[in-house]
Amino acid sequence: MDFFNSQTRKNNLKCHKKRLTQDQVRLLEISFNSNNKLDSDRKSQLAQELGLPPRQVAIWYQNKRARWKSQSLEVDYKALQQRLDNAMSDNDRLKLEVERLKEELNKAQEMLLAFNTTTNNYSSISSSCDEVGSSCLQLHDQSKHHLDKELYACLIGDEGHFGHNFFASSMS
Amino acid sequence: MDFFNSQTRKNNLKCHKKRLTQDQVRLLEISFNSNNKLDSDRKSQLAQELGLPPRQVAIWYQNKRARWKSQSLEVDYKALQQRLDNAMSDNDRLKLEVERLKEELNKAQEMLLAFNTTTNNYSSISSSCDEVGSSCLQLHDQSKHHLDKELYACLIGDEGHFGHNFFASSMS
DNA sequence: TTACTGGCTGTAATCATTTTA
DNA sequence: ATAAAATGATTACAGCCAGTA
Repeated sequence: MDFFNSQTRKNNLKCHKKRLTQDQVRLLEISFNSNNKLDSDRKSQLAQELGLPPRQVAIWYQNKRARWKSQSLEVDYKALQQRLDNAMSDNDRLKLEVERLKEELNKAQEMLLAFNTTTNNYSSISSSCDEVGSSCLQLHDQSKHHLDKELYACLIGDEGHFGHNFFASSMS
Repeated sequence: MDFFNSQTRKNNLKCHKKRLTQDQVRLLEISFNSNNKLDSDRKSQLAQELGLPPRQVAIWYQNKRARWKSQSLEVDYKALQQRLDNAMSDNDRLKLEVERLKEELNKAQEMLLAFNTTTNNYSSISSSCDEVGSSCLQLHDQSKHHLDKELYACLIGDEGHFGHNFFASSMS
């Protein structure tokens, strides 16, 4: 139709780009899979075997590399997606675990405080656990006189950071 | 050389593929960005404005869509990679948090056991905390008789699952 | 340095198959 | 159901760049 415009009239004489035969493609694929680069020896050899100009073989390799690259990008994309899914479900599990541990720790701390008050003849054991939980930091300063020396040491922990984290954990 | 082989004699006479001018590309890009599809009205109009055959405009759009697709795949890939990085660092933080909480919980449990043995006039308070920590599961069965009823209830927890997890947490 | 070789990217064009109006 | 348009896969080329003889 409009094949004879000023810009395109040159190539309407069909540049039939004949497709390669299946056999040719097959051989090229095999060769490519063993090595996606093409030294000139291999190029000549393949050109011979295929009945194609070496130039065309080189171009085929060129295009194949490009295709292969975008293909592998897609494969990588799917793999990455899988890894992300795994990481996210790990994340969910860990978050639940953290919540559970915080609850348990909270209970343990409440119990400790209860123990402490009872063993020191405090009548305030009935104070709600929630209040105690959120005022643990103060216990560090206010209640230590009432703890057995040995147990206090255990509460504070052997590591320097433990005493800090121990009471702060349920609020972060 | 062998440009006249049966398979390739056709296209060696240069099918000059002229590149479009910058202005032409610019206009095409603008048009494409507003709509990556091309109805025939727009095609004719663009062909007119560009001095190109409508056929070539259509081809440009087709190729552009293909390019755009693989480009956006790469963009998506990077975005996905970013999300994975974030998820993995979240993961690392959560794992540390879990470890920390387990340690604290372990210490709290050891303390509870120590408290329990002392308040029940046991002389075995000197038994090492490490041993106690790793035998918590047994405490559930063996020591419950020595815990105050109230405190035992707290240890076991109000929720059905708590009693189980409480002692198993430091070994999973 | 220069000139050559080969690879890569981007673009154009065609062909075959699928979708759609 | 069918002709046109979209799409996917190929073939081909030009321009740029790096290594190198």
